Amino acid sequence: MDRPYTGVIERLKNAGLRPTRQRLALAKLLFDGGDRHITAETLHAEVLAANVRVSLATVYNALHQFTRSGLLREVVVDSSRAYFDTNTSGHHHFFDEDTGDLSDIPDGEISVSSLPGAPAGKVLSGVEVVVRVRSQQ
Amino acid sequence: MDRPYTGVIERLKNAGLRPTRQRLALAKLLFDGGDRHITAETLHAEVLAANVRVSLATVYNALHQFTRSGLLREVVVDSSRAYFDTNTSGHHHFFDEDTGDLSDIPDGEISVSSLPGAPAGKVLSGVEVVVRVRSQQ
DNA sequence: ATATAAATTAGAATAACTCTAAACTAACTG
DNA sequence: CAGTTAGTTTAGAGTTATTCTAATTTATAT
Repeated sequence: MDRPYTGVIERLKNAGLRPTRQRLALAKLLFDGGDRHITAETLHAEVLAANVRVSLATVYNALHQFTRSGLLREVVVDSSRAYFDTNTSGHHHFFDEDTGDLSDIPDGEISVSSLPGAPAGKVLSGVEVVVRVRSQQ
Repeated sequence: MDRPYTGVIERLKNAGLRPTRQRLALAKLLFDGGDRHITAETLHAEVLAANVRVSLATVYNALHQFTRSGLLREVVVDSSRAYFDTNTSGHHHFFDEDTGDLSDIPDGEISVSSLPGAPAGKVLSGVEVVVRVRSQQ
């Protein structure tokens, strides 16, 4: 394509974010492929591998801004590291405790029934199912 | 009771752990009451408040040992802090993102149907549902 | 009582972020 | 376009939760 960034530029503008060199590179890696699960470190490594100099602080900033504006979703599966998912629609995950691999549970293979109401004075903000698996034994 | 530690001593011995002064104090706080949700910091504060000098490293060690031997369960709800639950039977949680409060979803108020099989070569190790709520608006 | 293996500890180290203040740049204005 | 400004990036310092290390202490077996 002649203008490989147009889609991503639009996406950032719609989110109210300036399409800077850094955000463009990150957004391209994140959104120009299928659904992805990443951490700050893996995304930083990828963007450097693509020869765009971006600081780790900017990766963190971008991940949070993208999440705030709904382009990403955070998935909490590990108490020592934050994972982000480019698929922001409601779905659930397998998490391999040995490898750290996060993957989608295909739609329809799981369902949560009879959701409880939020406790008094609270507002529901999300429901996450994590199916933990292990590689060995 | 005359021997307030007998129960807890047995519990530790059954888990293959020496009933040391520190582990006894921690186990008493954890198991001599109803179900509890704690973090290393909160448990450390409690044990010091009970006037037993225990280092934070020992609290971390004990939490992991207790978890390994099935006396505790880790609940992953926050990517920056580990929570532990004294109720090790299968149940799910509310997590208040504003206050950090973790609470049980009463049994029967939620259920996960049609569990997916683990991906090839993997073994299922747990299923966790976290219902996130917020305090404000 | 002793020996020994296990447990505890202070303090250093690490990992994953977050913050700060200075330098840079996108985008608006005339 | 040149100037202005507000938003963005960054290096490096700071923070927080947790783990590690090596020395000391303690529980238990003998």
